Order: sequence, then structure tokens, then C-alpha cells
Amino acid sequence: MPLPFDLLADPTRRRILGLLLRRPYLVGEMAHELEMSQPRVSKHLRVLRDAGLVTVRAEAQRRWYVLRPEPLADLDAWLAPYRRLWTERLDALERHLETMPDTPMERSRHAAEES
Amino acid sequence: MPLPFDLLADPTRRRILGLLLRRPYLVGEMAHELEMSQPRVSKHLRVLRDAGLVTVRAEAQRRWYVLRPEPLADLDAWLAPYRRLWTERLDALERHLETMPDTPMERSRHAAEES
DNA sequence: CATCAATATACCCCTCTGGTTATATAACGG
DNA sequence: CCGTTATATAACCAGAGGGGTATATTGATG
Repeated sequence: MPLPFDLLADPTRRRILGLLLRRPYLVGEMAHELEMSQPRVSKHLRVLRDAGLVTVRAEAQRRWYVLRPEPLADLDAWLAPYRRLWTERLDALERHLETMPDTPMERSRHAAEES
Repeated sequence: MPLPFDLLADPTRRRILGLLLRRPYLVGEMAHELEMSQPRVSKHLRVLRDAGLVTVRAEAQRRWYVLRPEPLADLDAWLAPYRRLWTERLDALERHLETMPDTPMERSRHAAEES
């Protein structure tokens, strides 16, 4: 199964995943919350489902869509070799600070990004 | 600056980044190693450069392209909230196994994926 | 200065995809 | 049964972008 980059390239799909991060959603709920047409949401959900990023549970005419994080874990794995490139710098800084125990230290920060 | 998903959606660009993960490269070298035309490589490098994923150092007519991992760190940050979804399961498994020390254990598997 | 080497850009074509509107499908309520 | 609700799909359109070939640019070299 290929990596889900093309899926995540679409901002609409990222918004959908953002919703599903909180809880399972109905199609209509998503369309309403994201202020977009129902066919538009359905089409994207089709793509996400084909790629294994979501699963569906039917309940009468309702369809509960649930996030399936495995493909994102694959993406995470793909990132691994690149991750060294920026963690190494932080590690180096850490080691450096350790050699200067009398220097006042700053705490590292982390920024979250929303698309 | 937007997340680099659209950039990574293209397999050619991922191959280029794969090269740059090892060392800086010249345009011609990449074109040769990836067996594609030079304009094709140049075009993708333009996109990558505009998005801040690579930097260039000129040396006569040569152009050394260097990977710049910061945008990938942004992507990593974007993944963070989703990462909980699969690490929690592993953590739960871990805790579970800790409570049953006499039960024979199976090893978990991990699949690596290449694009 | 003429030529060659390395790279960037222009232009054209063609496919892919995301959006819209209209319609099909299917299950519920009266 | 009949209308209504929830969702999926079809048909169509417009724009984006990736690929190729040709050409511009810039620096080295004899």
C-alpha cells in the first residue's frame, strides 16, 4: 500500500481527518461542520476509505466514519530517517549544555501546526 | 508556510529527497542517478526550493542542492496528535503484558514501506 | 572571442482531480 | 405504500501540474 501523501495533500481531506480525530462522524455532520456540500464530503470519504484511512459502520441509512491511523503510522515511519536531521541538532545542543553544568538552561519548545 | 504535503505527494520529489538525505547533490548527478531528464529534475528542485525543502549553493555553473529538514519537522509536528492513536494501543499492550508475566509472548511486527 | 558545460526557463500537451448539480439507492416514519 | 432522510454515484467542467523538447543563461576554457 502506497504512502498516503497524495491523500494528505488535499486540505479538505486533512480537515476531515481533523474532525475524525475527535470522534466518529456522520457524513451529514461533517458536511455541516465544514460547511461544504454532502457529495463533496462523500467523494473525499470514498478516497480516504479506499486508502484505508477511515472505516465505515452502517447504522440504518446513517454511516459512521471512523479514523484508521495505520497509514499515518506508515508515514511516520517514512519520516524516521529525516527526523534524525533535526533531532541530531537538538541532541548536540543537549550534550553541549551538559558539558556546561553551571550555565542556566532554557527549556525546549514544541510548536503544533494546523492546516 | 503551508505544510509540505503537496510536495511529498509527488514520488519524483520523494526520490530526490531520498538522494539528498545522503549528501548534497548536483543537478546533473541527480538526473543521472534517477535516470530522468535534467529539466525535469530542475523543475522539481525549483518547487522544493520555493517550499524551503532544499537550499542551493552555487559553485561556478554547478549548483549544490542541500536538504533543509525544517518543513519535515513541521510535518512531524502535524502528525503528533494522530501519533497518539497508535502509540496508545502499543502502550496499552505493553501494560497488559506487564500484568501477565507468565504468559508466553508473541513479538509484534513492523512493516517498512518504500515509495 | 568561440565553444562547451551545467543549469534554468518557456512552451505545449495531456492527464488527473476536485468541485458542482442532478440523480440513484436504501431505510425509516406515518 | 409514500414521502422523507441520509448517503452514494454519475456526468460534466475547469484548473493544476507533471512531462517532454527547445532554448536562454552563465561561467569555464582554450
